[in-house]
Amino acid sequence: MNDLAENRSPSSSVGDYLKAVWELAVDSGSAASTKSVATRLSVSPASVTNMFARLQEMGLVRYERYRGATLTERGRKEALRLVRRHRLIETFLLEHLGYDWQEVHDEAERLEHAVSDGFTGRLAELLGHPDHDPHGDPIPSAEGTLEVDDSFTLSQAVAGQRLRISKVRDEDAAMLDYLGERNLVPGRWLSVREVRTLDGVVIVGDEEAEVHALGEPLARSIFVRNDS
Amino acid sequence: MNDLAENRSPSSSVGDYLKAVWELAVDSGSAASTKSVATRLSVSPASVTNMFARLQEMGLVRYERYRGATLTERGRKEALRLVRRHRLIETFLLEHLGYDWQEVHDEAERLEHAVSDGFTGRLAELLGHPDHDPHGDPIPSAEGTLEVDDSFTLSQAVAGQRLRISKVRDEDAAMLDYLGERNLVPGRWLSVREVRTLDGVVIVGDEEAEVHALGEPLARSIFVRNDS
DNA sequence: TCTTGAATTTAGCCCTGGCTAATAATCCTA
DNA sequence: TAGGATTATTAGCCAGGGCTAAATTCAAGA
Repeated sequence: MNDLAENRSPSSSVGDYLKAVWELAVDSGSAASTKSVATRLSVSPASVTNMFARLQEMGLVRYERYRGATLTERGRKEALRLVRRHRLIETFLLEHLGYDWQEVHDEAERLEHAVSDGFTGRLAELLGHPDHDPHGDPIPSAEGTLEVDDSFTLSQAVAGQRLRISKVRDEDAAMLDYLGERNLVPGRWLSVREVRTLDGVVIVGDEEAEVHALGEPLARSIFVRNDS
Repeated sequence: MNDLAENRSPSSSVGDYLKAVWELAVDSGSAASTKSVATRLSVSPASVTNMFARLQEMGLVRYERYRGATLTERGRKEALRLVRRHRLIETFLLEHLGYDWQEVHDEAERLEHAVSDGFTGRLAELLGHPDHDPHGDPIPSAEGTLEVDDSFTLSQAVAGQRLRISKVRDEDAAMLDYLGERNLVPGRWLSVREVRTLDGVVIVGDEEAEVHALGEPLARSIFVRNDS
């Protein structure tokens, strides 16, 4: 029994769960809850419980009933492998196939499960080994290391700061669309005019002296950094 | 019941069966037998019987017990869609990612199930709408039409003929390897010196006046045409 | 026509990964 | 600290796609 437990490349479902746990851990710091993963993957909580148990069997997560799951080292490696593929593919779709900003996510989501490491390597080469994808997210190295991220959202900025957009959330196509049109993309500089605690609106000026009033959801989708 | 019977994009397994039936029909002219499909997909005959019944349900094949399956119009369309993807992807891997002749098949086999029609279209554009893949196989149009093929294998050639290689079988990497090294690739001209019925060996001369003695398996893997 | 071996199908089972409904923990708040 | 509300888990079910073993059909030669 358990003959093949150790070395098979995970199914695409397993990969999706690992990525979800990884992403949730990144911006919560703690274990991924059943519900959060269920929501993210549009799946019932019961399915998540079930999968957590199986991932544990496979040695990909540590899981404690009622307490959520965290990735093991192997799980993290696997998740990063997928993230790397995803971000490289997004870059390719945008730069070589003429996709728009908003379209790349879904296509990459499917492709990342189908490509081999060999493909990934050659793609990275074709693209000139980029270290960030089009949304500004860092691309993990083939060895599984990832740049530390000291960026924060515009909501957390302070009036008067001069900041550079480091990345934007890539989950909502409509927002990407809006931001893309106004050229609020990674690399651009912003000066923060006002951060209104009252309603969460952030007012910024951009490089062309355009002024943008951004509601809380948008402000939370734009990540910035002090310099670099 | 049968709520979703009509418009869902087939799973990758279903696609593999459709392609197998299509390929077998192409070079046998008649219905695909359970065994032939089982062999081609490395699957048990029982699984094939099972799938034939389901494909019939889905309206993708006509199936009669003990008699094999043939594609319906819808099944053929679907199969050609996959073939088109497969051949475009192979072309891309070779031309843009530096893959070798022998490597492209397996990678394409996985990718063809993950890409969208949109991707396929843009890829075709990037490649300049090629009409043949690197092995010489014609690429079906987006509308599902396919060039008629009047080529035949070297085994069926006659001494004295001057022929052009139209395509080579892409299933066996070792053979592709061998042929690639000797530059016996689509587009090259050959003159047939001898076709020995005794042992199936075919002797040909190529454009550089090199002479090749090809055993039956190799001779059957090389397709040629009179002119064009 | 009968026999027999190959091809096929049937029966019954397995695993993955979904789901709902019912039950149990946990947490938060009065 | 005791409920409720929320979150998780369990139990039991389903469909897709595999498999093996046993039974059946077909076809071909004696």
